[in-house]
Amino acid sequence: MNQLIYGANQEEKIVAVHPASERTVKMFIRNPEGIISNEIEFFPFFFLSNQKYLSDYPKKHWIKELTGENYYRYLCVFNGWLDMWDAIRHCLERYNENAPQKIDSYTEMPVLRVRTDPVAQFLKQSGRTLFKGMKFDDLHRIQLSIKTYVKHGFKISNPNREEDRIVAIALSDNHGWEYQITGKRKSEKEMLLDLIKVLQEKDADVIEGHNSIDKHIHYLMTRCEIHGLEFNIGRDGSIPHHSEARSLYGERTANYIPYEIVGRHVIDTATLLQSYDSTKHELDNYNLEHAAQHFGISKVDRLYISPDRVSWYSDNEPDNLVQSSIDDVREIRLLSDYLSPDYFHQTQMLPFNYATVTRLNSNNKIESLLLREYIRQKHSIPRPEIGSQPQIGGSEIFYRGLLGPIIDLDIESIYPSIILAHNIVPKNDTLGAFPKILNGLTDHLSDLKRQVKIADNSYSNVTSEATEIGLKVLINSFYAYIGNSRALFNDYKAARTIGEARQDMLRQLMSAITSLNGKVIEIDSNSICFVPPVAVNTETKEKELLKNIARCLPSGITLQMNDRYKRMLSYKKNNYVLLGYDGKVTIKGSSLIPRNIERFGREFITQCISAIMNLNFTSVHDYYIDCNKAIVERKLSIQDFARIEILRDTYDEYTQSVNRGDRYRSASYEVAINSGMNWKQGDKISYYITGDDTSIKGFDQYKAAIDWDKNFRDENVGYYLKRLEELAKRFASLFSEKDYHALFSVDDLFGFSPEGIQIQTTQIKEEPKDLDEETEQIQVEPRIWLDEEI
DNA sequence: GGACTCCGTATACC
DNA sequence: ACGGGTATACGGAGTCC
Repeated sequence: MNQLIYGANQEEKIVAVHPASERTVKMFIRNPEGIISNEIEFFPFFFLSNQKYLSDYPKKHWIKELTGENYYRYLCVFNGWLDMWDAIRHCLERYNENAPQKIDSYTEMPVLRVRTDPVAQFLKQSGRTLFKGMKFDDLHRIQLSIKTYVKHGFKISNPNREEDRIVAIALSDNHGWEYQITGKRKSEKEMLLDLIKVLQEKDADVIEGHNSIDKHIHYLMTRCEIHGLEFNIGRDGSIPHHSEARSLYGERTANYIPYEIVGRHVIDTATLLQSYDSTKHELDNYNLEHAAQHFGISKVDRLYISPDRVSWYSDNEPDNLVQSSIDDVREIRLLSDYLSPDYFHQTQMLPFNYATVTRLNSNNKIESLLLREYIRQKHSIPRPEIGSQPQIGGSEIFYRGLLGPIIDLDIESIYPSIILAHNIVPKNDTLGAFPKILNGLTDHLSDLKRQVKIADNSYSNVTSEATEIGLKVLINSFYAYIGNSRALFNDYKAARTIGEARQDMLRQLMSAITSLNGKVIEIDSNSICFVPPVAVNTETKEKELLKNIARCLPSGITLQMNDRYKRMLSYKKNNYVLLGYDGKVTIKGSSLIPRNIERFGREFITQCISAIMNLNFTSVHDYYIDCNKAIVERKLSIQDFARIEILRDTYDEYTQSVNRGDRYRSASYEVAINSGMNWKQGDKISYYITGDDTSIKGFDQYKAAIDWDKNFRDENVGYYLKRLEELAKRFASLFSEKDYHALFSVDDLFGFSPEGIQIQTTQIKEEPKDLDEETEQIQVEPRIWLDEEI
């Protein structure tokens, strides 16, 4: 087993670790008889650049001088957690004695480096990790959903309000067990007693919920207190508590407060979903209904009850309320079945508790692996190099227009290949751990893929596709780590080397594509979109093509397809539309549909795009006519043409900064003031344009939407017609002038005919051709930039 | 008074 | 605690003609 990846300590079946006292942690270990707990001593520590900051520190401590020349040369070790905090304060005082600028917090103190998470410290210093020798299915996971009553007139249920209460609880687990506690006949106290009993008996390792599970635990705890009950569901009989690290963070307001339950883990599937989607960008929101539909795990005719409707269902249809909660936990389980194996798997490697791993970014994960190795070898660690990441190769667009079919090729994985091929080591990584860890992880990913292949391309109960994606994300982050200003082992020069090598590789890749008669449309930091040659017209042939392209590249680069599409409307950098083989139209970027657009405009553009993607020009023209008519004949409703903006500042903030000349007056605030609106920060204002001057002068022509009267319509028809023209202009670059005017005009004397109308493809930038030719061309004349318009 | 530019700010992408 | 840098758009004011 690779110790750099899994830690040096091979102890298996550790299910959870929690602080037990100032100087001990409790490990919960699964053995054939059940869970046993084990209290072990650990020593809080931090890194220090110079011993002098700890001079005269009265309590017992050890200072170990580390090998090597790196900045943090001393490992300071203490007898207990509070002693360590005392020492941190001691260092802070010492530091401030000579500091040009006094600082308040240890986090700003450059000479000291500490992670204030005792479990992470323990795991790092002992080389242990959780879940070794376990499969994902060995974890006993319970899903929990509660429904809460809201007093009439209020929107959010408040556990401290007398009238609010829990009215339904649903539970399930990964062994197929389901359980419901209804408030139909039971008092809330009886419900809670039942819940506590069940949770204790089931003795699960993980408690899962969707969306602010921590808030639910908080709710349950508060209600328990009110009823004089103890919510003692910890494996040691303790009640949930906030992590020590968090409470010491001070006033920083996090939007969630993670709860710790001793011996167990609290996992929020919405958090998992969010980080899953941070690379995929497939979901619009992270609520359970949307997620379940996205993954196709939603039951037909299943009833979703939003929090503000719970009271109604509780009063009128309590059985449906319970059924809905049961459906909730089923979906949470299925969602977790898919998303959690990734985190389970990473927890086997990383020196953190399971729940912590779900909240960490890639940088912290990578750094934890590096630090664990440096601690093991008792080697000094560097501080971050000052500077910023050199920027290399932004996005490029080569063609505008409608093109297809499309192959979307992953180019992120080029980074790790380059780091390994060039054996890039950050300059302060004296032990060379960085490439070794990266290598270990890529080997591990290959193993994983091999296993999946052997299992006939299906993911077993051990893993899921998300595991592979998660590991890939981590591997692809190694380049970002090197260029990160806060990374201890950062190295901008190395980052530049990698970036330049990647640019070379991309040039080779692009010329390989063009020399095989493909057409590169757009390239961004993550992917290349290109049209394969005509003969490549099936998925199998496309995959074959990728192999041929890879042959033109330096050894060992495998190309991976992100996705394939029927057509793509390339518009501007990072602004495009995709038509999938399932007919789904995806619009990306804010350039086609900008923010603040009126609803009629959004609908008009969306409809036009959809029609354009399907080459249905008659519909494009019809949409234009319809929209034009609706404006002229005053058929639109206020919601269609009103503009909505958020008032971010208070009245005083706005007027004062205008008076000071710090900012200009703006329509939204002027309307709010003129209409006598009494707003709070973050309130929305909806307004429209009145009068008959098509160009707006002053703020008199803005009017609040609530003052609009459908019997005395005064919206500015001329202005909104002009607005429609502006919106249509987005499509001007896609058509010839003649075609454009035929499509987007009402005066078609001879009737509209789609005959002959076509979308123009414009080359915006020259594609890289064969490498040798290209270098010659550059020597003869500089790269030609074609004008965007014809 | 239209067309243009400049600038601040907001948002979405990767 | 942690996604930050970049591309794009819009509104308002100033400037030119």
